[in-house]
Amino acid sequence: LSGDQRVKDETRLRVIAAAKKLSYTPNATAQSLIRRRSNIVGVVVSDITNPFYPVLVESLDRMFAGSGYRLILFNGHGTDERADALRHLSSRLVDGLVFTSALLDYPFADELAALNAPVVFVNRYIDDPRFDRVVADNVGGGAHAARLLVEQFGHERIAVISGPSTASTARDRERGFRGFLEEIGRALDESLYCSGPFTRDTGVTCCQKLLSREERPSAIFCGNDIIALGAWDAAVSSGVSVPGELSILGFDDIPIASWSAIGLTTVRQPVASMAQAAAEMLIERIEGSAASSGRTNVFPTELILRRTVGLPSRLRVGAS
Amino acid sequence: LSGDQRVKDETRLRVIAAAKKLSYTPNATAQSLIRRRSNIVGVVVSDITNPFYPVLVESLDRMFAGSGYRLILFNGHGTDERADALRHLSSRLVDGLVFTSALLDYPFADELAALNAPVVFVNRYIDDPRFDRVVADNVGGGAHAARLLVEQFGHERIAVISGPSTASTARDRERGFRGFLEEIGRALDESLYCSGPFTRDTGVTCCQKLLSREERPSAIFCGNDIIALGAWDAAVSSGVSVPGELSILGFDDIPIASWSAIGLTTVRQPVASMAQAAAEMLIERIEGSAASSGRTNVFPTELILRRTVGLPSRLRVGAS
DNA sequence: CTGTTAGCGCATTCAG
DNA sequence: CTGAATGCGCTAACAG
Repeated sequence: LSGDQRVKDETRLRVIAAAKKLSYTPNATAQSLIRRRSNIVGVVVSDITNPFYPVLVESLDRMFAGSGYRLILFNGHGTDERADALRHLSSRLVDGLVFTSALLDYPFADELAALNAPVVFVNRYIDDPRFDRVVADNVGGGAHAARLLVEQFGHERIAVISGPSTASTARDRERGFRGFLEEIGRALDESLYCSGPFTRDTGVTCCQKLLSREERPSAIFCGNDIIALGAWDAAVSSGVSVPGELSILGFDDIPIASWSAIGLTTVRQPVASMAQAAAEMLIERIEGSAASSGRTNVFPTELILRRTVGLPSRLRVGAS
Repeated sequence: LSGDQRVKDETRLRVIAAAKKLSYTPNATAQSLIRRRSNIVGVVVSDITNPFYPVLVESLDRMFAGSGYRLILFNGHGTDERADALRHLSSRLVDGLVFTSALLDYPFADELAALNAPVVFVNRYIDDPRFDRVVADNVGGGAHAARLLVEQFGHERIAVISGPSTASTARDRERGFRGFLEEIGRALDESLYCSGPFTRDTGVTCCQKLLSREERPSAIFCGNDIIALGAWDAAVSSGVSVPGELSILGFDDIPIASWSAIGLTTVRQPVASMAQAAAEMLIERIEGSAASSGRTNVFPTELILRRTVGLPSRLRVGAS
C-alpha cells in the first residue's frame, strides 16, 4: 500500500521492495479517473513562435510543475486553438485553462462561462467580470511611453504601430498613449497611425510605409517588441539610423530587446510575477479554495531605457 | 450511441439531439483508461526559451494535432525534465515521448529502453540502436561550413565556438568541420577553439575572448545560431565590423537569423520536415504498426548565404 | 491492523 | 437490432 499510517513498517517495506522489483508504476489515467483530477492544465497560446510566449510559457511551466501540474499546449495554427482547449476542458482532460492570448469576442466567453470551470487570463483578457485575470498595467505603460517620447526627448512627429484592435493589450497600450497626449493638449496624428497583427511583419510593413511619407515621424511607439524589432529592422536596412533619425519604442521587454547590438528601449511587463500569480489563481480555483469570482490582478510596468530612443534631429547639436 | 452502423438513423438522431441538449461530453479520462491510450505525447525540451525550440515545437504540435494527439511539455529548468517525462511515460499519462534535446548519457538510455515504450529522438540523439531518431546531416553541414569559409572565402585563421560535447549536434557539426579541414591537409588551431552550452552567453563570452587575442581570427564557425548571434552581438558592440573584420557562421537558421538587419549566414536544418518525420515515426510506434527497431532518418542541410560571412581583410580590395 | 468490495465513466462484450 | 453486464486500474470505504 502507499503512505498509510496504519500499516506495519515491516509490511510497508516488503511491499515497497516488491513494487520496485516489478517496477510497478501506478497508472496515471486510472488515478485521474477516480480523483476526478488529471493534474494537467492547458495553456492556450496564439503563436508560440512569437518570442514573447516562450518566456511566459516557461514561467508558467515552472510554477505549475512546482505544484504537481503538467502543461498541455494549445497553440494556434489555422485551427481554432480556443475551441480545442475548451473541448478538452469539458471532457475533463485538463483541470483548467490559462489563456495567454485571448481576443475580445463574446459568444466564446459565454460558452466558457457556461462550463463554470477553472480558467484564468494572463497578459490579454476578455472584459468579462466572470473570469480571473492577471495583466500588466498596459494603460499606464502606454502613458509612460508617451511621456518619455514627448517630455523627456521632445518628439513631436510621433507615429504608432499598434497591435490588433481585438487584443486587450494593444487596445490598452494605445489608450494609455493617446490618453497622455490628450492630457497635455496634444493629439495623435492619425496619418501616422498604423496597426496589424502582433508580428514582425507588421512592424516592417508599417515602418516602411511611415518612412516613405514626405514628412517622416521622428519616433514610433510600437504595440509590442516584435513589432518594434520589425520596425527597427526596416529602418536599419533602409539606411535610416536609429535613434539618430528615428526613435523606436517597444513593449514587453522580450529577451532579444536587451541584446547589446540591438538595445531596444521598451516597457517591461513583469512576466515571471504575472505567471506566478496566474498559476496561483488557477490552482486555487482547481483545488476548490477558490474565491468568489472575477478577480483582477494588475502588475506595474517599467520603462527600460536602452538605445533606440534618442533626441529628434531638430534638438541635436549640429543638426540644421 | 456513437457511430455504430447497426442503429436506426432515427434513434441516432434522437440520441444526438438529447446529448446536445444536455451538452454531454464524453469523459476523456475514462476513455483513455479503457482504450489504453491517452492521445497525449510528451515533448521534452531542454529550454523552450532558446529560439530554436519554439519552431520545432510548433511543427510537432501541428503534426500531432493533425493525428489527434496533444502535446505535453517537459521543459528543463533545474529539475530533470527527462526523468519527469520518463515517469509520465511509465505511468501511461503519455502514449509516447519525443526528445528534442537528448544528451549522450547511458544509464538513462537503459531505463528508457527497459520501458520498451514509443520514443523518438529529433534533432539530438543518443547513439543507441534501440531508438528511432530523425536528425539533420550535422556532419555534412559542418563540412559545408568549413568549405565555405576556406574555399569560397579564403579564411585562414578560423575559430570555432562549439556547443556542449554531450550534445550529438555539437559533436557532429564539429566533427564535420574538422574533418573537412583535415581532408585538405589543414587542422583547426586549438587555441582558437572554445565551447560551452548552447546559449547566447557562450557566444558572447567566447567571442570576447577570441577578440582579445593578439592575432584575431578572421572567421568563427558557431555550434548553433544562438551562439552565433551572441558572437555577432559581442563583435558589433565592441566595434569590430561583421563581416568586414570578422565573419560569423551559424547553424540551424532560426527565424531571427533572417532578419534583414542581422542577416546571419548559417546552415539550415529542415525543421518542419524533421518534425513531420518524427511525428510519423512516433505515431506508428504508438499505433502498433511499428517497424522493428532503431530506424534512423537523416535530412540534408543547406547552406544559407546571407551577410555575416565575407572575405578576410587580407583578400579585400584596399586592404593593406 | 488488514483483506475485500464497490465504483470512477466509459466501451465492448454478451444475451435478449 | 438493442439493453444489460463486465472490466479498464485504481482508491476509498468497508467489514473481518
